[in-house]
Amino acid sequence: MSSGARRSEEARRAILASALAITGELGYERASIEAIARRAGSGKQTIYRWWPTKAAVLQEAVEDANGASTAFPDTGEVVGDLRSQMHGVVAFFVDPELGPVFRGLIAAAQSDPEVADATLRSLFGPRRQVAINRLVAEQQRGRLDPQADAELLVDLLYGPLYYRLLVTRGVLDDHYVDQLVSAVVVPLTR
Amino acid sequence: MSSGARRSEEARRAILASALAITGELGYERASIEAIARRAGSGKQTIYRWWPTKAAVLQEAVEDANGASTAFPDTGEVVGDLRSQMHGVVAFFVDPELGPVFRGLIAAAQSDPEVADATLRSLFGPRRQVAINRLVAEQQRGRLDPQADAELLVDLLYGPLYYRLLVTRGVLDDHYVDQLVSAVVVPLTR
Amino acid sequence: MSSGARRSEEARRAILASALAITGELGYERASIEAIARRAGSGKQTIYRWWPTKAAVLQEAVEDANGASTAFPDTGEVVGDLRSQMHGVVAFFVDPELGPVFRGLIAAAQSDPEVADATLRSLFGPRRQVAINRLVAEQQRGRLDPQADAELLVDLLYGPLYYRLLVTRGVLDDHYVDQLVSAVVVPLTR
Amino acid sequence: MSSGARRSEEARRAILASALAITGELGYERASIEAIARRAGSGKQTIYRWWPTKAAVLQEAVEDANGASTAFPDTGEVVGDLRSQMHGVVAFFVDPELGPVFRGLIAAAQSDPEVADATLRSLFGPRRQVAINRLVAEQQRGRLDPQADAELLVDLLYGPLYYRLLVTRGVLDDHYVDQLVSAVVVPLTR
DNA sequence: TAGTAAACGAGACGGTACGTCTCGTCTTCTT
DNA sequence: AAGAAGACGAGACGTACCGTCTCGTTTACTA
Repeated sequence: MSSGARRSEEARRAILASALAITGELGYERASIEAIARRAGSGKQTIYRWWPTKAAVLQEAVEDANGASTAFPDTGEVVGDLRSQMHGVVAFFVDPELGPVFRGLIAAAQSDPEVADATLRSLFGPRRQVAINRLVAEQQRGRLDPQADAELLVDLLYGPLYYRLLVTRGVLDDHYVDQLVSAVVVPLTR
Repeated sequence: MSSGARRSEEARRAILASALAITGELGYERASIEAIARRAGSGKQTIYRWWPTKAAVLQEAVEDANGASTAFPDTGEVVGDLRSQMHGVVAFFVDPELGPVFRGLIAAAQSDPEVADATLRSLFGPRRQVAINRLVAEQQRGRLDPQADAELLVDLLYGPLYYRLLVTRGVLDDHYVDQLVSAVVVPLTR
Repeated sequence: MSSGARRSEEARRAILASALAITGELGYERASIEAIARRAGSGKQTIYRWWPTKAAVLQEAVEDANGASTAFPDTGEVVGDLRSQMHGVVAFFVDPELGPVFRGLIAAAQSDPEVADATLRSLFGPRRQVAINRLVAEQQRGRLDPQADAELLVDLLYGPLYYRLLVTRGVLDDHYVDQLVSAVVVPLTR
Repeated sequence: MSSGARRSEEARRAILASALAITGELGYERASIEAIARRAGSGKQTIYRWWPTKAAVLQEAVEDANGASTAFPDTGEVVGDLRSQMHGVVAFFVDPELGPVFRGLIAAAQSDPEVADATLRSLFGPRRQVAINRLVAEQQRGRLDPQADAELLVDLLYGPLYYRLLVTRGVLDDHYVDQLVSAVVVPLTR
């Protein structure tokens, strides 16, 4: 039924790799589509054909580099599991290639609602949602105070992470995560 | 000794007003210096003479529009005072002219360390610091659990605000602030 | 016995018709190979397989549309015969579909020597040559001044036609042809 | 009353020189505005600010290189004066830099009526007109057959020149001009 | 009351990147 | 094998802004 040349997986991979590398080196703003195409050895049109914006390229690059990261570990021990997931998030935030991409995508989202929707839907929302789900499940199992508002708890856990990443540029490490979890979740466990 | 014309206060005001208006209408990204100068009826050089970047113009515009906002109310009742200050922060975040400017400045800070330093120093840092100071003072007065880490507490209060502003675009209102304060600070008061 | 598909006469005809139509409508420059293929319902490769350039396509289209036009009428009366041939040339020049093609081919020839050679060889040269031949024959029969330079005479007859077509865009009709012939050839006849 | 920076004569000259050089080397078609700007060391916008099209740049370059050429010599001897003017025209046609420009402008005129109008008005028309004027004056002085149509005579003189330049690419030199003048004008002088 | 020097509006300049278009080639599937 | 379809690398198109640099003009201090 269909016919014609198919999308080149080779070109796709070269473009995503180039986009990540240039954003890591020069930052999101200075990573122009021209430069990404140049380094990838591709034509600009090949980028515009498959992605609407630079943000979309980088979002796909992150998803490719980080496929299964939405998984939430379940050892039966919620505090440890939360710490594990958040350690993973922090690892991405401080990754020298992915960190600038995350920060750039959030920056772009401030001026472009489509970027905001897309990144929230595919990058930031799912991680948040699995955490919420796990906390609710924990409440149903009677191991977490049922009075607590799970969404608020997750805001209290993730909010400070993004706050440090984007605003205060304070230390972001596993110890900080452990402090957060200890302050927010531990008092509510049974 | 010196002579010649002095800086025109009229031009300065026209430029700051134009910058705020255009950023409110078109967003931070599309608010070019050309457009700001055009609307202000000024030459581009007049902007470049007095400000190094678009971010610096907007930062000054915000400070002008919002001079005394660093003040932290002190009624002797810390929970209420915290709520008051945070209500003020939320009011700026949701202001139709200032909100986009805050978000734009944080976005610009992700690609430009000078913007990051300047905005943190003059806009975001001071509000954070007065809150920390007040919490420490409250601990010294014995009205707040002395074990608590005041910096962490402030992260728990402000982090979720920025998280909603920049990432999840969830509801940002006084009720949410009250929830935060109730969950984070109230359990530690004596 | 033979194997493989043969050249599709159907595709060839669709391409030549599309090329003529688009050149007539949009002019030579805007008649891109992409557009010709699109309108013909053919693939671009089918054009590139059989013709080296857009000019070659159009040249073949003109030849197809105008096969036997090199014929020079011979009624024994040279002045009338010249007029007849030149009326035919003018008819092509002012044809709404072929005129733009002629002008476009001459335009393309200015930047591409291969187009210049090919069009001169197959389109413009032969008409010129039969006229020269006839004039020489006429001299040999003693009906035309043998001192006259036949090539120069043909330049004097055709030059003004192309000059009006390409440069001055003055009136090009049978009356003008008759004036030319009367001024150039008639005084030399016996 | 007026204000602002003035047009840079230096940039203008660099652009015109670059345009002539590149057209001479690569031909009209391949002389892109990007390449002209690159070689001139100017920005593209500086070209687009002052000229609507590549053709307009080259037309001005020709006029600059060839300011007073519309002058028609008047020694009182019309045949010699015609030869002089036409020798000048031929000199431009065969100039290695200007020749390709003339041919390119005429080529562009075939697809763009504005180019056709502009070049006819400023480059090709005036030369034609002074020749017509001179022939008419000569008729009024009684030194040229008053029956002759001056416009037709000029077509007979110039037409073959353009015909050779654009179509047959035959020899274009002073001798050919002299033949033309001898065949067309001399028989009509008194 | 001049003279003078800096700030002003205006806008041209050399650049970079934008997103689109077409080129001529290459690849895939269909006939 | 030839064709329709269409992706690919390449690169020019014309536009928007960048930050710098003249231009006259206006303003306000100095002599």
